[in-house]
Amino acid sequence: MSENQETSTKLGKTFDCHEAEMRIYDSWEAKGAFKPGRADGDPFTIVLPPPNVTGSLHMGHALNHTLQDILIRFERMRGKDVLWQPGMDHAGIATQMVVERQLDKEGISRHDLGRDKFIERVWEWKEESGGIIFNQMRRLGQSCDWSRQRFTMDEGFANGVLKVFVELYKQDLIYKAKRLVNWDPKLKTAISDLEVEQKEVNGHYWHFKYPVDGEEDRFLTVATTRPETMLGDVAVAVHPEDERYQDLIGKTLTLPLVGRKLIVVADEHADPEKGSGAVKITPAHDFDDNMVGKRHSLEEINIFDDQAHTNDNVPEKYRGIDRFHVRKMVVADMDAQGLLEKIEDTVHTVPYGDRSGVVIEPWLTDQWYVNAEVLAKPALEAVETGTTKLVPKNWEKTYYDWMRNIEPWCISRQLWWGHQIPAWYGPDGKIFVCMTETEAVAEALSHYGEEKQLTRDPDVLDTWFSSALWPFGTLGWPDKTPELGKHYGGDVLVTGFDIIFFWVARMMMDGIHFMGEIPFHTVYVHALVRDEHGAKMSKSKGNVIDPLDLVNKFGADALRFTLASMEAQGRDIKMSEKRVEGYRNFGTKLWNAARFCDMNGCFDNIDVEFNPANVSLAVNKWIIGEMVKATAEVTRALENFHYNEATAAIYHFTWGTFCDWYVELIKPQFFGQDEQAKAETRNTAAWVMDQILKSLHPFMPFITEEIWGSLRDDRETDLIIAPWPTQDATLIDVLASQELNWVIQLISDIRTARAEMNVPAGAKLDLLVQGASSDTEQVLEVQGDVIRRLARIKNITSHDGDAPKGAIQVTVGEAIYYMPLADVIDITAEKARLGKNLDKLSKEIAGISGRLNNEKFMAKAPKNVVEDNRKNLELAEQKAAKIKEGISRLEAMD
RNA sequence: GGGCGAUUAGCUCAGGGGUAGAGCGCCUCGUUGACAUCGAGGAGGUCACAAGUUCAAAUCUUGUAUCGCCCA
Repeated sequence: MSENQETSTKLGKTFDCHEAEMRIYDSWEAKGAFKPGRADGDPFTIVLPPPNVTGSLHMGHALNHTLQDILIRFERMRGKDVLWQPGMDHAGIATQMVVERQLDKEGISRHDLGRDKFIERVWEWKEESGGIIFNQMRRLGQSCDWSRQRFTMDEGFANGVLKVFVELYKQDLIYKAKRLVNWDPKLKTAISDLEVEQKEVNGHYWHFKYPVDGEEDRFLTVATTRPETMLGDVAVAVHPEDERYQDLIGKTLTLPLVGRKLIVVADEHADPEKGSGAVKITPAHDFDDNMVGKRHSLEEINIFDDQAHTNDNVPEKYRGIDRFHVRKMVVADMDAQGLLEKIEDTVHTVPYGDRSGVVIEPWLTDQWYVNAEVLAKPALEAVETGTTKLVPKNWEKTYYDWMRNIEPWCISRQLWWGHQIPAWYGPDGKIFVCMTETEAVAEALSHYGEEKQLTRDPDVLDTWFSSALWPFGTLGWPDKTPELGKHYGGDVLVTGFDIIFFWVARMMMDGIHFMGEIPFHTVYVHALVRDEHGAKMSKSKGNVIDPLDLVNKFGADALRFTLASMEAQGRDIKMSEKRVEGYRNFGTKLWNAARFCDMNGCFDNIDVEFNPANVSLAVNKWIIGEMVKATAEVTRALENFHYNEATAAIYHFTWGTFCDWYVELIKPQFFGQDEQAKAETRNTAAWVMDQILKSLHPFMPFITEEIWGSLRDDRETDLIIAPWPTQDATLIDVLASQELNWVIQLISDIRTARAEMNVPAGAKLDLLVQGASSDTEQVLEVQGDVIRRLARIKNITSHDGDAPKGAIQVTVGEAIYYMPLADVIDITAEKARLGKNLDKLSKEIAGISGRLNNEKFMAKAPKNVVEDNRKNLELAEQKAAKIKEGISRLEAMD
């Protein structure tokens, strides 16, 4: 092949994602493409769920971020003033553990360093190693405004966190109380429900006999999975309607080993079906028992210290011992006294700390609480009234269930790394909650009338407490910044369902409370990414797929497109590398289509006046119409968060319509001499290519930007801010669409017949047309070149009279198309082929006529359905008749 | 125990009252002037089961089975 001018191209053989991705990304960033500030655009705002400062990008992030970036790029191209606000949270426990582990290697503890020095070390660690995830996000192509990135511990943001605390306190919405919390005895801090993992484990039910006071030899048997807690028992509960124990209610028992008197209370918590029906009550060490205790005003006896060793509230023998060892001692001693009735095997759930891996202890401590019930009310209403919508809608039920049964929110943590609670205590325990120590001192002075020593509460706030103000804190609140004015009251929050309670609900609460307005009108809840067998990815299972490995292997575009295409609402995603590979291939296909257009001069001497409404050739009218349909579908799908439908629409148009048909259909023109037609087609191809690049850009930003920039050097803007393509329905031409669909049908049918009859792919056949209408003849004339080329036909001629000898036949519409073979055809094979076609048609005809002969169908089915059936029947019968003719013709030849 | 969801081609999954779809895999053919990371063609499914509603059910209802996830 000679390298002439016609075959030169500005594009290389394939898209080199390794070379291009970071170059393109840096160029966008350098040009400020990610920044908001389009004065003429409506705001469109998304806050990035802040990843953990210790974190690195996993598949869940990749999905979550891709879905956001698609929306962001889509709306940016639609002309909105787009802000995608990135940042990180400080991850109290996780970060503190990372740094403590470092210290451990140096042989020191945080206590050796002291609080201030330790926090300095955390900051040092953060500067060096924190936030690697941001660079990983860049590799995904995320168009966040990095210049605005926030960290929950940054001074400004932290100030906002304290302000929220102080204000809520002054409004009596934050208080201090002694309640049961999930206590981690290893980390020695309260943790949230989210950080507790319920695990099913094999355990035992120990049945203990408690002697009834005043009745010799009478015992009440209780069963427990945690014998050691009996040292803190204060009562035994039985069901109020349990006939066995009516006489015992109100009486007392003596707690073995301890000697304490236990009261027998009637409470529905006791399940008559379970064990003996009597249950021991330890209000200080069990959440259910605590409720029972509250109902019956029982004493709460705390038997553990902060590392779950027994304290002085137990008999001397058992003091200062680890909980699991105490368990053994209690069981042995009960047994020795003949009070151990039996031991049963059981499977029960045990709470484990997800960071420490140790069993969590319900423990009574002084903690700070938010009165979440009050804050939840308007947040609940916002969803009930539809001001904020959850998509898919079924998550609203989950949200309601939680919000309607909301518990006080424990916000204090016994850590050093975090926002230290702005509460100071006077010598008498009087609390002063202020923004600064200076203010606290001043308040104390006016309270006491003299200067007193104040001590600050050593605890810090739950990380979620700070991320709850993410939607406004990141915009500069409490300062009234212009960004806050324009971008608060954001648009969409994209998140996984696992943090609806811990984060979404709390942002709703704080947002409405402090800003008087919801933080977002839509919460899009997406799926979980699983491995290809459907198992949750986890480090311990070793089935984690690193998204960056896939980026390295197939490019960011391919990974993004895969994630979007698998994001169907309400279903989990099973990640498979094959799929990513397939979409990498799709990128290559697009690349080559662009090369083809370029080689044929589509991007030289561009007609800047080109108007797709004015094209004259049917093939061009058709592809323009199909393009508009595809773009409209992408747009509609994205507006409704149907990511999989959006990707399917652009994929099928690009590959199945543009590459498979349009490019093939226009080749005769490009290789022919009609310069006027060629010019129109070049312009059309260039126009369509631009529309494809635009429609595809939110999903595959890199390759589309690279093609966009390479093909022409007169682009007004980068693709990232180019206007979203037209969806002007008047560009859809019905006649052109019919004509091209007919051409495609004819070519496909001929190809099928050839392949089934084993006609060599290279052989060119004649096409004899019988019974064509004048319309069809005209189309055959106009489209003759492409039909000959794509169906491998030598000549197209009309044919009258008897069927030609030794020919295979296809039927499209009203005409029959014969293709005589040079050699005698295999009559048996052709008969079998036609017979198979006829079978199919017969089934269809039977089905349709059955319906049309059904009176009820005719009476009740909508008119258009009946009409469609009639039309289909007619077409099928017409075709069947022609095939029958063909079969009998062949039979006559036998 | 309660709630949510799933069950559709060999695999992974879309679809959602009016003739069953995609990608991958498989089979046949093909180096036709964008592309073998490709092209042309093909095989393959009583849409888990049962009953009901309907002119019409893969789709709606109810129940059953199996499997997930969340909560207690």
